[in-house]
Amino acid sequence: MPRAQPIKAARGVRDILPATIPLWRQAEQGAADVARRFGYQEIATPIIEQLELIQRVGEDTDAVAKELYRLDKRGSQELALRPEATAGVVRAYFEGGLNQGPQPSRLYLIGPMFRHDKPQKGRYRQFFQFNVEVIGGASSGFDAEVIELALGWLNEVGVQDLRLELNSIGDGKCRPAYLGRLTEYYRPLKSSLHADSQLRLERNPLRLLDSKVAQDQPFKAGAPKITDYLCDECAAHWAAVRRLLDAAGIEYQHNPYLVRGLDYYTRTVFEFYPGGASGQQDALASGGRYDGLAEAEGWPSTPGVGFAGGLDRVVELIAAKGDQAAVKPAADVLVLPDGDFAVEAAEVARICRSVRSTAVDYEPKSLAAKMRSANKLGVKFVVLLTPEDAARRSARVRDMASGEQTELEWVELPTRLA
RNA sequence: GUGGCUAUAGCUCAGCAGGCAGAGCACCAGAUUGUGGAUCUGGGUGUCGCGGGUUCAAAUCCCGCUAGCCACCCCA
Repeated sequence: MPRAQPIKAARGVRDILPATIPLWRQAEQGAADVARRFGYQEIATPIIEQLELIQRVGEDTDAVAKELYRLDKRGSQELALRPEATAGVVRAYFEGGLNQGPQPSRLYLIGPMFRHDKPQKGRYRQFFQFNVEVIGGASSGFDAEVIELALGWLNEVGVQDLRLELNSIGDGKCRPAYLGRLTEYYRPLKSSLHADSQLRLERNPLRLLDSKVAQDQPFKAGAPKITDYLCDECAAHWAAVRRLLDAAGIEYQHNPYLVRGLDYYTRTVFEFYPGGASGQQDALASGGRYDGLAEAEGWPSTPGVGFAGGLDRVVELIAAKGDQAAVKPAADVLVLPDGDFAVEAAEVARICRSVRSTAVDYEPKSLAAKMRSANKLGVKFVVLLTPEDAARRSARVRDMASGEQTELEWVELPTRLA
């Protein structure tokens, strides 16, 4: 009989094992702490949404067009796993009546997102994001605030060496004219562009700017920059955001090629990268303003700005720095019955648990073997039970650090172990 | 989605001009006189990722598949 293949994890997803849980806690706690410090409230939305919501807000993105996890249709609704959080948060903002409360709503969310991408380091099919959204606020102050919050989070969790890239992509008033100029510039060069970029020229010229294909690079420098074509309102907003960042002492680089491919994105866009790295899948956080999103979802036009931070990548950075917290033992106390009396051992453990975390070694191994594993577990105390001890409701407590061993009554255990 | 590299014990890996499956660590048992750490002794715990092919003979050569890593694309 051939043995069956063991069933492994699905492709591109991974387990977070006990040893790395502290790192995740650190990243999540840091996120929650900083968000609360800025006056943001936590929100949790479902990881499934109606397909239409997701498609409305991302039709032209790879995340939706190619990488979406669509669920089998059950009943009348078509559903999909969320590839990002903002669409759902904006939906919840209206459905939950947050639009009726004081404006803006400052919200944060921590949770898993799903994209059917090709797995690689720092890129997983289920990955975790820290999302921050300000909904119902149009002022430039909010743009600067979420940038400061993102930076605060990264610093809080120990990521110091960062590069912040910033740009403005205008709005529905000024962007069309700019796109016209951009297309005019690229049209004569079309045959020299990469095939994908030729397609972009027709469908989404803005994306020509963030093409990373080597073939397209020479033409970027001569391309018109959108920040030179902003309308008065967008120009004022752009200047205000930069002024606020300067005043906050936050350094940034203006990257005129930083864009978002979707129409509902407006004005501010930004991305945080780790300082030294030059890789491609290493954006730690990215965000921007999305004044057209609510409307795209069919709700009243409402401004918003926010960012998404990558927990997986931040955790990897923390881990790489190597300042790993000592792995805490699972239990402080281990009860070792020297013989077959699980009932008494369990009762002793119950008593010990009133003061310390306690586990029991029920396996029929030699006492030496049990002591070995007690040592490996790193427990502080071992409570030894011989058959005679069990009969007279006494036990021997051994302090593993000093090797000191004392015999006492079960009722005295809490005092001795406390 | 495209290309390259990789897959042998629990872990890290060696073995590859085809000829009995190995090391270190880990693990298990024992000794050190009743119960751990240090030391010593003994133990291999394996469908060589999966499926086919070539061959007297395949971990080793060929093909396919799957998974991981790296780069591209893209993104957190």
